[in-house]
Amino acid sequence: MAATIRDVARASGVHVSTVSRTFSAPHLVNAETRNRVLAVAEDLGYRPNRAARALTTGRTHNIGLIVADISNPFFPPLIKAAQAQARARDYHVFVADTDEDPQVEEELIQTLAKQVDGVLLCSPRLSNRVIERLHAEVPFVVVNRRVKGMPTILMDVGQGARLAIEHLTGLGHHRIALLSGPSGSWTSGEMRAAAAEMDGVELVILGPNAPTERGGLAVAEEVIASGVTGVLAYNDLVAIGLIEGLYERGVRVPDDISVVGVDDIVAGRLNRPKLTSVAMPTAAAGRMAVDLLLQSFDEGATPTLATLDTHLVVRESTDRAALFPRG
Amino acid sequence: MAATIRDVARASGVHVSTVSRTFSAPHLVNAETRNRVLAVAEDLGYRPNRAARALTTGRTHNIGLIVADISNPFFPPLIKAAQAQARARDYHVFVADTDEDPQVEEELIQTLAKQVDGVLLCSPRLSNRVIERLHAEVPFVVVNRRVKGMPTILMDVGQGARLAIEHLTGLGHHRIALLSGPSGSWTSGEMRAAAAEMDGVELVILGPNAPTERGGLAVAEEVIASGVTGVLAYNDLVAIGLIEGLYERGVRVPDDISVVGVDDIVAGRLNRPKLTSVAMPTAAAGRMAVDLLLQSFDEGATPTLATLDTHLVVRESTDRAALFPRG
DNA sequence: ATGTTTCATGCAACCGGTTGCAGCCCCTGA
DNA sequence: TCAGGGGCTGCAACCGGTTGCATGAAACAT
Repeated sequence: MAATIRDVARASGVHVSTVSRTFSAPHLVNAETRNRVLAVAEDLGYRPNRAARALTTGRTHNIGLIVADISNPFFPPLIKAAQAQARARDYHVFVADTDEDPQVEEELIQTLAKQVDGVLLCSPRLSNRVIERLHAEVPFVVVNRRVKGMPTILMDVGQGARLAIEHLTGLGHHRIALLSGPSGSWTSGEMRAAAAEMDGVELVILGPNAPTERGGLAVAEEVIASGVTGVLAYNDLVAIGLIEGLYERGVRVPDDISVVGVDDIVAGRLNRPKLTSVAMPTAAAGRMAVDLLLQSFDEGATPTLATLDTHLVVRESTDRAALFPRG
Repeated sequence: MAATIRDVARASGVHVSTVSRTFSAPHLVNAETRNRVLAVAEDLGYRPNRAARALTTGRTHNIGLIVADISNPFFPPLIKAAQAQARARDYHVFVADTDEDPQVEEELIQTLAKQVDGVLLCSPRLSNRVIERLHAEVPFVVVNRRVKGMPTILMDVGQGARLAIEHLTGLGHHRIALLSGPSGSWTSGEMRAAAAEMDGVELVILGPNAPTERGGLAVAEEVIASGVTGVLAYNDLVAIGLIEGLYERGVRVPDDISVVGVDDIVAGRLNRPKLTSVAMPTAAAGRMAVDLLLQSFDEGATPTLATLDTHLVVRESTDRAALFPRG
């Protein structure tokens, strides 16, 4: 089938080690020899087998990227940024989706462990304990989850939640619902903690909810029953689903209830009403995650913790509370 | 570091080949020995290194899945279905994104070639010539592109385009714009060909357009200038962007112009107006793609061509043409 | 008691690369 | 003339597994 290093060696009359060096340490081989080998390799369509190389070097030059749900539009910008950054560093990214299933997540990490140099865990659903155990098999960078002793990238969603709630109270909303996410979600906990310590707010916690528009649709009834005038949803998908559900029940946004999402995904911008949302620095997180991971290979570097700021994008889904003076 | 097969062999007092067989051909080893080896392996946290195994067996049990743009919501259902199907067959899927760049696509295939047993090419942007050349290095299944001699899955988008146009003409639209996609897109060509041979339609072709809402936004001005009353967009994202662009210019959908998208993505269902769209059997395509690929490993099987039907989902973005009798 | 199977295991080569070490050649300087 | 050193290449072991073949023991048939 495909030409191997020995085919090239034979055809160019040198030893395999010389061919090997031609590709992995060119400065060690005479220019003339090198050119001959390269010509033969080109001719035979030879390409070094990265997997075989990894066997001796211990470096695959691949990194794994595990996300909970690839169809959640929150992830693609992060994935793309990570891929671009990795490519620039001569690495490749393999993406895998766990379907929000911790079991699958663990299995995936196990499989990936030997085929990549490190793994980016984005919004993992596994428990910290399991993550720490798996860490023995492969280096991690964790995104949106705090695990001690591991390089971590956090998006400051607590700050985002505060901004969102301040925005709502500023508009006269005082009874506010917080739609929480999946039970394993660190993000959800952060939002809840941040919201709980704010003054002048009657907080109603509803959930856990699936982090999808379906989750938002399903909770609409409860939101109405709770008598709130403002809602902070776990993410934009939930917010969009909720708005849809409210709409079906004759409750209008933002006239009757104001809704804030999180993530600032494209669909929110195209939604009607356009969604007010907490914007997450996903692309920056993707780039930084790759850099942190590569960095962790080189040195016995101490694990870094990076916290990235979020900000609020005000659009049309929030407005003054109904009983609040309009003028 | 991680335990190897030799560590296990030493600790359990057998030869490495026995350990190897314990995992890859258990029936060849005595039950008692097997249990002892398994216990030791468990104890040491040993897991077979799939990459090393692949070196001799030639089977990685991985498959690659290459898409043009992971942030296009058309792909995730396909990806998820492929992953689920692969898992059921004891295979794993690595996803990679080409950013719509043929150069990147080729490079990615080259890299993946040795690390997977086969590759699913979804809506590739490479030319058939290049695809055929690369086929020497790794088995393919091609989705939404016709390449001779290769297992192929097509979604019958020509039929979908006909359904959409019939729907529009039935509503009294006779001057219809077709917003084409990227220049390398097979899908786009099929739509165009199908549309061109329909009677009673004045077809205006606009494009190529980027297959994103941005692409739709950008072409809005041209659509208005063309004087059409009906539009068939390359996909839902383009349709959504177009509707947004028309809206900004005071043109209303479906009152002034009717718009049909393709793919039936979730965002289209949440859009206002809800999008009329040609639904693609993406999940079925993902499952079938995996099966076709695995099948192509086993036998010297002749490459199959599967064509999957599409159907039209009518929602709110299409209505009677303005001059068409309403009653 | 002997020949034949069957079962379980060990041996060693191999997959496609990498790399420390040794050896050769040639150039330099004393 | 010869020691020393640099540049280039070959040798062979190694990475972590798999597998065809040989071996040995036990079980069975004759």
